[in-house]
This record gives sequence, C-alpha cells and structure tokens, in this order.
Amino acid sequence: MKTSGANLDNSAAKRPARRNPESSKRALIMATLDTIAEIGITDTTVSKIIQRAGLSRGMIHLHFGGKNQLLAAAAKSFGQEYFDELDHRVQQATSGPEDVITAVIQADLSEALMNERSTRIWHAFRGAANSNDGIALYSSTRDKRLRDTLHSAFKKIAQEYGEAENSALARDATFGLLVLLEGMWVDYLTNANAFSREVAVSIVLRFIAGLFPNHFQQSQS
Amino acid sequence: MKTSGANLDNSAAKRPARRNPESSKRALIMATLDTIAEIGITDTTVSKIIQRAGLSRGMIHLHFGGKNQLLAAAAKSFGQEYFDELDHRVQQATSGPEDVITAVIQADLSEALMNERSTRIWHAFRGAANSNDGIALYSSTRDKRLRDTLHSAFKKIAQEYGEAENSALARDATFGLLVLLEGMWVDYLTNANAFSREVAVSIVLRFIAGLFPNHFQQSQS
Amino acid sequence: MKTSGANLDNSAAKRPARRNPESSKRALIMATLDTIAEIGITDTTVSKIIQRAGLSRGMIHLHFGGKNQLLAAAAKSFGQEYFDELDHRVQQATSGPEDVITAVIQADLSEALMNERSTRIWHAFRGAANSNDGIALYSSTRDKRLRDTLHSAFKKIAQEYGEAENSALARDATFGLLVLLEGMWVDYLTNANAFSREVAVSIVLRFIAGLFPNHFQQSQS
Amino acid sequence: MKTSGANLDNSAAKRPARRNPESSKRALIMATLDTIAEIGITDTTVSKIIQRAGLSRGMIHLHFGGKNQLLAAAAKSFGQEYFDELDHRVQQATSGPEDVITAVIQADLSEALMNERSTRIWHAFRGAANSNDGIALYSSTRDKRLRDTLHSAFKKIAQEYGEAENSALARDATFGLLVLLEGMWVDYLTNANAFSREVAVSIVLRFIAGLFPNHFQQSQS
DNA sequence: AATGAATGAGCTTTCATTCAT
DNA sequence: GATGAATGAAAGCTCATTCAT
Repeated sequence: MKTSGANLDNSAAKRPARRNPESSKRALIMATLDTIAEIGITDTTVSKIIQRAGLSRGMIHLHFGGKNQLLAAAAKSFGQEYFDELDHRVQQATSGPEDVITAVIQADLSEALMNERSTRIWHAFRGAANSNDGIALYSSTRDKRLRDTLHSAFKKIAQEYGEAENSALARDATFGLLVLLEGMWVDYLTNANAFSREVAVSIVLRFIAGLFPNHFQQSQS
Repeated sequence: MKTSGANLDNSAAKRPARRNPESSKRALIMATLDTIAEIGITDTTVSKIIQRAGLSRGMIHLHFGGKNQLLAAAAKSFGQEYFDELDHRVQQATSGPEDVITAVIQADLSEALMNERSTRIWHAFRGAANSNDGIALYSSTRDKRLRDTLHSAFKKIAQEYGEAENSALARDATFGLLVLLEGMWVDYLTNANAFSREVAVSIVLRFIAGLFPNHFQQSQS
Repeated sequence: MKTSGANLDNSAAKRPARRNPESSKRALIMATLDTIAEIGITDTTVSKIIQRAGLSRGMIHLHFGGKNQLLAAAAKSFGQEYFDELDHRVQQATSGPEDVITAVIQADLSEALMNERSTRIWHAFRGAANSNDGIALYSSTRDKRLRDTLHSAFKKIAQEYGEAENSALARDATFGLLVLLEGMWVDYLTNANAFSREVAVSIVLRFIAGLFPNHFQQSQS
Repeated sequence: MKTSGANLDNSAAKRPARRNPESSKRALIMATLDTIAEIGITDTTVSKIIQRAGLSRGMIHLHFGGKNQLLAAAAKSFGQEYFDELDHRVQQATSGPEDVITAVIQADLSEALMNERSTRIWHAFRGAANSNDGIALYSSTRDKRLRDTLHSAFKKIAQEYGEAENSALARDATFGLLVLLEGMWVDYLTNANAFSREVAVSIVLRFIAGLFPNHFQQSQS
C-alpha cells in the first residue's frame, strides 16, 4: 500500500497513464503526499509537486482549482487510504468485539499504516487543519470513524461487566485507546528508529486489560 | 503564566521596554509564539511578528540573525517556560515517587501547561523540527527531561514489585505514560471544547493503576 | 551595433517579444548592460533592470535563477558582442600579420567597440570579477582570445627579425599592445570628451613601430 | 608604506590611539581602504568598516557625515598616500628630465605603489567616480599631477629634438606613458601572479625609446 | 484539455542612517 | 564626544496564480 514512497523518477514506466484526467489528478495527489512527507507542508510548493508528478504547471488549477484545494483533496485521499487498509484488516476479525479492538490496535500500529510517510503527513494535515477549512473536514475523519467502530465494540464488552448502554466505561475506553494510539503516532514521528511496534502493542493492550481484565489477557513482553 | 496571550495593542504605555535589548528579544519571542499559536507556523511571517510586537523590521535580524534563529530561540524559550512551570509543580510533591508521577500527570494536563496556545505551538515546533535543526534541538528536550524524571520514579516503584534495576516494567510505564500524555495534547489540540481534564487525568491514572495496582488507586470518574 | 543604448521607452509597440523566452532573456541582458553603463554596477538593482526592460519582477529568477546569474550572462553576452564585432573587422584583413595587428588596434579603438557604454561595462565587470566567479570566467575571455590572435601575428613578424619561435619579442609586443589598449579603454572611461581616437591609434602604432621598425611605419600625427 | 594591510585583529596594540578624533578618522579611512581592497566596494558596508576599525557605529556619521563622505575622504587619502610615495621617489632623481621620467615609471610599477591592495582600491574608486561626485574629485587627481610632472619633463626633452614649446610630441609621450602605466595597473589587477615588474618596466621604456631614441636606451630584456 | 512563460504581491534580509543615552 | 539599539526603505527572492498559445 505504502509503495508509492518517495520516487523522483517520473520517467518511463509511468507514461501510459497520461492524457487521462483522473490519472493526472491521482498523480498530483500522490506527488503532494510524497512531497509533504519528504520536506514538510511548509516547503511543499506547486513547483515541487508538479516536478515530482511530471506534469505541467497549470494542471493543479485546471483539475483542483488551486493549491489549497489540492491539499484538501490530498488530505481526503490520505484518510481514505488509511481507512481502506484499516477496514480491510478489521473485517477479517469477526468473531467478537475483542477481536475487532485487537485488530484495530494491530492495524493502526502496523508498518502498513503507521510509518514515517504517514505519520509526517498526518502531522502536517493536523497543523494545516487549524487554518484551512477544506483540510479540517477530512483530517478529523480518522477520529470519527475509528471512534464509532471502537465505541460499538467497547459497549458490547462493557455490557458484560454490567454497565449501561451509554456507560462512562465504554466511552473512557474508547477515548483512552484513541489517545494512546494518537500518542504512538506522535512518538513514531519523533523518533522512528527507537520505536518498537511490539512494545507499543503490548503497552496498549495492557491499558485495555486494566479496564477489562476478563477480556484482555495481560500480555507479557 | 500563559497570560501573554494574544495582545495586539502595541500602544503608548509600553515604551519603558525600549532601549533594552533583552526586553526587545523577549517581546519578539513572545510575539512569535503568540503568532504561531494564532495562525500557525506556516503563516507566521516576519511582518506579522514585528507588527504584534510593535517593533521594527530590522529588529529580528539585529537580535537573532534571522527568522529561523528567532524560531529556534522561541522554541527554546517555550520549552523552558514549560519546564519552569512543571518543575515548580512537581517539586511540591516530595513524599514519594507516586506523588511525583501524579504531579507530573496533573501538571501536564493542567490549564497552565496544556491549553490551546501551548498545544498549537507544540504541534508547530514538532513539525518544524523535521526541517530546522535549531528547533529540533530544543523541541526534543521536553521528552528527554520528562522521561528521566518519570523513569526514576517508576524504577523506584518497580523495585517494590520485585523488578530488577533496569526492568522492562519501569521502561514501559514511562513510555506508556509519555505516549498517553502526548496523545492527550494532540487530542486537546484537535478539539479543545470537548476535552475534559478530569476525564483525562482519570484515564491516565487508570492506565498506571493497571501496571502498579498496589500504588495507584483505581479512581472512579 | 551599439544601438541598443539607453532606451527607457517600454511602451506599446514592442509587445511582439512576449511569450518568447529567448527574447525575454535578451531583453533582460540588454537592460542589465544598459543599466550598468548608465548608473554603475553597484546601483544596478533588479528593480531598475526590470523597469528598463519593461518586464516583470519574477522574470529574472525565472530565466536566470537570480541576479548574479543574470550578471554573469550579461558579462558573457557582452564579451561575445565584443568579439563578434572584432572578428568581423579583423577577418577583412587577410593580407598579412601587420594588417591583422593594425585591424585589431583600429577595431579596438573604434567607436563601435570602445565607447562610453562599453568602457563603463568593461570596468564594472572587471571589478565584479574579483568577487563573482560566474563573471570572472567570461570577463577574462577578452584577454585570452585577443592575446592568442595577436601573439600569432607577432610571432610571424618576429621570425623575419631572426627571432626564435617563442621569442620574448613577440611575447612582449603582445603584452605591450594589450596593456596599451587596456590603458586606452581606461583613459576613455575617465574622460571620453578629451579622448582622440586618431591620437590613440597613432600612439599605439608608434609603440609597435619602435619594436618592428621595418613593418610599421612611424605615422605622423 | 602599504603596511596597514588586511589586519582584522583590532585588539590590544592599537588602543593607545583611541579617544583622539583624528586617530579615529584615520582608523576609519584605513579600515575603509582595507575593506575595499579585500571584498570590493560593493560589499563594503558601514558594519564591515566599523568592525575592522574596532570603533562604534555612530563614528562614521559623527566624523564624516555619512558613508559617502567617508568614501570620498578615503579616496582623497589614498591619492595622497600615492603621491607622498611617488614624490619621495621622484625627488631623488634630480639630474635631468630622463631621470624624472624613469623614476616615475619605476616608482609607479614598484611593489610599494602598484600592488594588489592599491590596484583594487584604484579600480573601485574609478568605478565609483562615475556616480559619486565627491570621489570623482580626488580620483582624477592622480592623472592631473602625474600628467603635469611628466609633461614638463617631456617638454624639456622634446626641445632638444627641435620641437616647439607645446609640441604634439611631448603631449603624446605624456599621454602614451600614462596610458601604458594605467594599462599596467589594470593588468596587475587582473592577474597579479603572472605579472612581472621587470618586463613591465622594460616594455614601458621601449615605448619611450621609440619616441626619444637619443635619450632612452633600448633596454634588452 | 494542456502547457509553461509571465506576473506581482509579499516574503526574508540588508543596510545607511538616526538618536536616546 | 561616543555609543549601539533601533529604524524602515529598499534590496533580492519565492511562489500561487493567470492566460496566451
């Protein structure tokens, strides 16, 4: 999935895709995301994007109406990329709410979803969301969808602990887990080298196990 | 502490600060931090900073040598502001490692340290650290000092659980707590309105209690 | 040839040049040379150049990458202008080395090559060459090519005086003539009004005649 | 004489001269000349000058009224430096006009007068003279005084060749010699390494000998 | 639909000059 | 006299956007 990576050689093998508007849009969005990941959103200029995409200058305004709208489209695309992968991984866990939660944790901390490229892009869009409404919209999507999925699962588990439908326990578990995952992304961003996915997963599970001791085994790292 | 806030009134009454280099430098740093908090680091220009500070254009290069060095100085100052306050609050907790840890949690999530201004600035400097070495240096300072303080406290507690000097438990607790606090700051940044400090503290303590049930009481929110 | 002169009329009638990069580059180079000739290289700013060329601010960086590179391109162009004219005039003298030398002298001191514009530009680039490598390269070209042409001619003549292939005589004659012409340009620069081309030519020829009395007749002014 | 050179250490040994207005003015002029010689007149800023002189910022305006006036004073001083040395050397040649002329040539091409520092400064002031009247005044002084000295000498010699008081011969000889020396300075400026003072003197003398064969022996290099 | 030369507002930076101390 | 912090006009440069082709 993350195979687009930082490739500057926009030469041979990519040409067949040309002369197709949708293909150009996709190429621009990918070039935008790659550029943001590589040099940061502040230094991501129209020139750098079109250079990486191997397309002409006017393309951005022709297809998106401007740089800001391209950024918004890239943010939206990035969110969808994330959820396509997450859904794919979580749908394979159908035996119960614990499995869904575990699947979310493992997916969110997997190489496919949490890597240098995605954490940098994520951070960039979070910052931009404060001053760019078009980005804000899609940037908050991650929390919203993830929150719903997790909340549903935690509510099912909480009921087995005698909690009511809208118990604080399920709400706090959802909140706590999301915050923990959020923090893990920031930590990965800060120092990818020293980051251990195994330790991360074990710590997150320990947190959940503290709330629901009957359902999550204390993993021993 | 956070009382500098967004003051645009560069009117008469503040002239005593003139002809004092240190005062000018401080004013520029404050204006820089306020501007970043308000409109983001990307839109923080020299013009906006000097306008807010009520000082002249050349000042920045006279005292700091350039915009980037002013940003670095602002990042350093911001980090020191954070630690001055944190140290002040933590030093009052001297009865044991649990108190230190609790004090750190409550301080880090307090209005004085975690607010809209500081979370936005924090986020901005994290992003800038990737491409600005001068900022990177001071931006990572927070983690380093906090990590040491917490690790020491957790090691003391872990020993009472029969753990060795350099146990994984103490390390994981430190890592987990920092990640959780990091995530809280991100969460606050994303949606300050819906954020509850009380819930945040209770969730963090629940995580710690899961690791050290004898020392941290499961608080009931 | 030197007809570009100081034209400040960037009015309507010259629009055909638009949308043609080469034409724009040429216009910028000409405007640069004219500006240097008029107000000196120190006062030659981007604003003055684009104003004279009737083009936009970004043009210089778009086509040359910066002011310094434009200056280097202008120096190169100026050198080529000089040699195109010199070659044209010298090639008509094919009957012998004396004719070549005389042609060089008369060409170099002619209105077409040595005038207020060219002497000022020449002086400016000489000075800039000390601190701008891009200019140094092309600024020294004049001496190199001229030196070779003259040295060849003088060697032929020197052989008729029984001198060896690499005689000091030919070398000194070349050096002396170049220095004399160099000095004439400086003198013209200093006071164009009092300068007499006829006296200049006669003096230079007298110098050559002193070295090769059989080949150059002592002209009487 | 040229011992001021490029010294950046404005420390100890120079202090006694302080608190003396004339001393400060001299220090500023020297720093100006050294800076021009080292980095060119375009890059010679007030900051660089006062830094090299080890004096305070306001000094220049206090003593000279502005940067331009300091440059004019430096140009004047430089011209006087040149003539003090030239006069000193020429006054020792009292036996006849030939000796005066030879002395001028040897002095003008000597290490003391023609060196990297002086040729660079000379070139800079020549260029600046076109746009700075205060400099123009003193920059042209060299030619004026030198011209008079040489013209007088050549007139005496010309009379022995049966020429009238205001003969063209004396005028041309003066002009030619000055131009030749001017050219030598330019040549030295362009490439000091390849320059040979001996060859230069011999070539200049050859030129004079061509005009006055009875008085100047054809030197053999 | 696609291109890329052209534009100019606005950016960071430089610098001679001023003036309170 | 002497200082150096302060000023702001003007410098070189960047870049999203436009539009003739």
